[in-house]
Amino acid sequence: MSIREASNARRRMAIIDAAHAIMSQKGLQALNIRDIGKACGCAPGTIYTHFEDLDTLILHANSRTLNQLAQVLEAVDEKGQGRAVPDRLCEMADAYLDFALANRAAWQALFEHQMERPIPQWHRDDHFRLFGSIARLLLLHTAGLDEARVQLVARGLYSSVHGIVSLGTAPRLLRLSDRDIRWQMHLVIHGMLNQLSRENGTGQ
Amino acid sequence: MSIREASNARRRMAIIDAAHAIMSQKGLQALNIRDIGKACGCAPGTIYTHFEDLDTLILHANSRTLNQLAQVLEAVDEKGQGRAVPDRLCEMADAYLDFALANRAAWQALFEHQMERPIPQWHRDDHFRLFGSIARLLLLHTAGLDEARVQLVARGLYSSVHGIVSLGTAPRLLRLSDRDIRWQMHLVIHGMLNQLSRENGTGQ
DNA sequence: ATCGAAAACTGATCGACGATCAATTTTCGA
DNA sequence: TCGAAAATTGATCGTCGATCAGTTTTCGAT
Repeated sequence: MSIREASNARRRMAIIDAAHAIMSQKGLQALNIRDIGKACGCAPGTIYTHFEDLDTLILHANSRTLNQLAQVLEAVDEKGQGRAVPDRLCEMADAYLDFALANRAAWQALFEHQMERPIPQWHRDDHFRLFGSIARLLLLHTAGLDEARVQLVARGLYSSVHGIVSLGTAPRLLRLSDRDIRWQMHLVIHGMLNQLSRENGTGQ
Repeated sequence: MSIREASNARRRMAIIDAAHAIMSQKGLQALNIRDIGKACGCAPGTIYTHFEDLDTLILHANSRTLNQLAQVLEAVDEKGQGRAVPDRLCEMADAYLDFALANRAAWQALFEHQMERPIPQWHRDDHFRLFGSIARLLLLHTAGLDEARVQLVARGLYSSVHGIVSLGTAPRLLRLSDRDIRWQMHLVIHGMLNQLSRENGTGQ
């Protein structure tokens, strides 16, 4: 790797670091090119030689958050080997809530951010990775279900938990207690799994 | 009502109309003071004699959307008198999906919008009104549950459906078909209701 | 090692934004 | 009818994302 390539890679990483740090601390709304430049020691214009625009840079910062989150969920997955699937899914949901609370600004940025151009595939894949852990657990629990159905249930489960965490922690609608949020999540998870078994006559 | 009061009320309404129209057509991101002024025939500065800032104006436009949505849900509620509660809740979820698709930009603005100052109570109430129809239906279905529990389940149900619609229709994560989204919603609703009955030994 | 080309970097600058303000016009009540 | 109060205007301020001419650094061929 040439001097220039190494320098570019270092600079590129420093810019994402700075963006992710500001985003985590002050939120997506407070993120701007000039502060990122100051934080990583370069001029505003320089950032545009490494990233097409601010939106693209945000995608990279968001992907970092997604990978952190995926690691957390996968760790919970591995830790629960051999235990009952519903309990393990509830633990993953709890971990999701904990992550959202501990990394509120960065987590919110994942869903706040909107861009006009289509989202590139590499970033989509980082998102889909979250469904992976859930789908693997579901496969253990629902023997007779085809692959596509399992994917759909996994995404539905994730979406429901996300909705509960999202609206449960929103100041917009009176913040619920962690206890109440967890209760909602567990109700949905157990309900969905039981309903699946009931409709398919498998598992349980 | 004096000439001045009437004029102010008319102007105020025209501003909200313009903001809501632009928001519905071009999205929250495209909304700006100058275009609102042009659309309702006044100078940018005039808007600030009627609203504290753009955020406050957006709240009023969002409340208009919330009331439209609440009317739709309440209409579904009344239409289903006498039918089974789970089916009526599924119909409400379907109506929520239909509204989100038919009023995509305005619906997204409800959750995209963030402001630093606390959200005023009158706007919160417009949001809580959405839970009302659900809670009323749940009361019919879960005889033994206390008021607070019913409220929590209603909010959990709404949050889950919202999460499914939100992530199911997000271009960010490959748009699902309407069929798949409805299937996810129905699974969650039936699952939650059955789970409630199972845990409480009532209803059903 | 040297030098022309290419890439990276800088900071001033552009147009658009939310918000403000002095100046002007309109409305009110006495 | 007239002075005060309110409403309106459009220029203006500071900030934003993005661009660009000018400069510095790095590369590869000789």
